[in-house]
Amino acid sequence: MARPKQFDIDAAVAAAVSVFRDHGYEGTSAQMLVDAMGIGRQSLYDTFGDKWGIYCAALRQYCQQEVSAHVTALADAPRAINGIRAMLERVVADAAAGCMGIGSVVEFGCTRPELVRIRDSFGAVLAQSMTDALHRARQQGDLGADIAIDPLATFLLQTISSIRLAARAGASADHVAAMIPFAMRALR
Amino acid sequence: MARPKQFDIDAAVAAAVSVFRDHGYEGTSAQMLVDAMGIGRQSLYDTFGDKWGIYCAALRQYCQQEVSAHVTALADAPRAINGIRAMLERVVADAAAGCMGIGSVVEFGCTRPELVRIRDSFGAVLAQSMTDALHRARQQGDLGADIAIDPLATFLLQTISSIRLAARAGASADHVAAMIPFAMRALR
DNA sequence: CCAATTATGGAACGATCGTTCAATATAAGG
DNA sequence: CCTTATATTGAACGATCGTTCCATAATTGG
Repeated sequence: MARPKQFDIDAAVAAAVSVFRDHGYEGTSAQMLVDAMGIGRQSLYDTFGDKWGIYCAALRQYCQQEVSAHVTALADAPRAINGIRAMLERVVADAAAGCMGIGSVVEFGCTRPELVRIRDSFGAVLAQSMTDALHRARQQGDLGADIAIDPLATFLLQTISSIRLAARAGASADHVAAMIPFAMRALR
Repeated sequence: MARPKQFDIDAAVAAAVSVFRDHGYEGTSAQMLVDAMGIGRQSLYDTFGDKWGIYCAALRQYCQQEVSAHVTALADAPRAINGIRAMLERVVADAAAGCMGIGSVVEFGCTRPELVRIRDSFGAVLAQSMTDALHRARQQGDLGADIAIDPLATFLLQTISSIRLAARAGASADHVAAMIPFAMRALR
């Protein structure tokens, strides 16, 4: 019935992600998004409504990809404890780029229900995957008997944020990698 | 020779801090600062130069007070391990408000030398205070013999950021307080 | 081929951005 | 008291903000 879109929405959102993770929401202008996404301003507003809509779409895509990568690392290792370590090592490996999840938390806190909903839904998936891994670790004899799984899962996931924050603050890869043994020590 | 300032600069900067820690740099307008600081726009620009000057002054005051509070907690306890715990508990206690240090890291990374200089100089003081505490802990028999002090100091200081980030993301005080035992476990 | 519908690109909107100008008020030194 | 210098106040600056209007191009169903 009508002309189809000439651009790939996912690719455009991916471009928006790379801008937002570097400059945050307020630090990103509509012009920056137009330039980065390579589409016309009107197409942008027709597709996403407004700048906030682009931000939410970007956060969704970012969380989706990030959680998926974490879950893969956690689930792929036969030995769960190795999966956890692999997850943390991956975070160290690409900690150079800013994290949009942390960015949205720092910039908006819990003041925007829409953001809270996005973060919490993906966070629940990730937390479930982590507790699964810890249960497997327990079965495999890699988890101290006196350690509660839920708080430990929280602690390990927060370590991800820790690593990314340190890297954003200028810490070298070696420096942040040195945090992994301390996190892993919490399992013993 | 001339008319003295009618406002307290430190108090004005403190007001700026409370705005910046909630809204970040880009999310804060000059009008918001005028309203919060309770001084005229021109006085503001005469005193601080521009918005960036206010931000730097605010970050300096914030880091100063925050580091001072941490160092006090660390140094006051006769048993160093208790000082470390006290430091973390204080962070949990007022984690509701945003952290301007984290805010500046997330918003600007290492792209602004002036910010890096401020953060690093205060960070060095804090790190020194923490390594001192760990040396005392070792003397007092509270630190595992096989643990290197420098990486552990880094890890414990990053735990502060972890706690604040989790709180900003909506975690309850109980929830974040549950992280403290895991951090303290790293000493054993 | 025509009609209908949507995408696209450019110009422009009012609002707000950070910043400055000009005028007045207020203080201290001679 | 008078001069000088700074603080204060309010209006205004050009630039950029996010957003929309408008005209045109392009594509599909009938």
